[in-house]
Amino acid sequence: MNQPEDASLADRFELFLRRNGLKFTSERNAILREVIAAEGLFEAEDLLVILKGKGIKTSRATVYRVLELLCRAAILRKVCLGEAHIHFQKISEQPRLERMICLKCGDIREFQVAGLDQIHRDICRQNDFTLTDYCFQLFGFCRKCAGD
Amino acid sequence: MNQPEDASLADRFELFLRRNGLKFTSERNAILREVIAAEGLFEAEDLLVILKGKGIKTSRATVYRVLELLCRAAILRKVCLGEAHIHFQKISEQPRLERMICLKCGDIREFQVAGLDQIHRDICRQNDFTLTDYCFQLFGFCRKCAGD
DNA sequence: TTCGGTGCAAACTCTTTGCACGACG
DNA sequence: CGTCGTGCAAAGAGTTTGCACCGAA
Repeated sequence: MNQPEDASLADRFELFLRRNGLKFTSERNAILREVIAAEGLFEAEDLLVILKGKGIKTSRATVYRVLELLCRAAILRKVCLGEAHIHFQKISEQPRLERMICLKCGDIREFQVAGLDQIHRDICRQNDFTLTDYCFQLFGFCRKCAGD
Repeated sequence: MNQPEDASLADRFELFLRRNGLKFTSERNAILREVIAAEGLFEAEDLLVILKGKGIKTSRATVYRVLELLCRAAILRKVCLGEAHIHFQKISEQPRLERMICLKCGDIREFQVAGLDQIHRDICRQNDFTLTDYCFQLFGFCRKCAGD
């Protein structure tokens, strides 16, 4: 479960903090550790529950504050799934997966889109835009739910 | 400003209401009218302010309730712009535009993606998914803001 | 020693809901 | 007439913030 990229994420965070004159506290370390261990999507509350469950003392406020920092450090991405609250996801090196979300049962299925990068490059070049993140999601009905 | 599609939107809403045993009240009519007149993105609060400004008596609760109905009737789409609250947009027949959002100045620029429909079709066929809506957005920095 | 960080609780924003009254079909 | 719709105010969910104390650099 301990992948080579984990260390680089931790390094990236420390570097980010140092560059911005911020401190690497034990709370930030604990939250970073859980974020690295997280698979897929999670929300602030999930993280808080996990931390509490492990007996790590933190507050909701700190979790929100550190999640914001982790986004600024390009370690996490904010994900917007329809109308729900914000979800977070680790930004990893592996090929990125997009999502199709069933509006009826809420099922989320992931898929890869070949050539998406090229489309992005073209659009950004045409518009003089520097891409840092994107959102590609499909909404509709999965096989089970399509037949009402 | 009165386009041919406006009438069809109104018709679609009436049909939707009738089919679901719901009533076409004067409040729903007034909100529909403003929604049809709206250009681009707007939020619930915007709509409420416009209605109040025109001396139309409505409540926040009704606005939220009717916006939900208009989404179910496929007249509006919910749009999720990063971390903000929900925005709405009219679903029109004209070629759909996607958005690039500048994370620094908040500027939103629209563009059209050729071949996106085909990509959607392929993915949906492969996954047995019935598409009703999608999200394609780019986040980053516009020309002005890219140079920090 | 000095700022930045933390926890707590209260505040805030956006949205939803319970209820009694009003009105469309 | 029977529902469904409405307005109001209160409740809810998720998130942010003010403040006093704490701790990394």
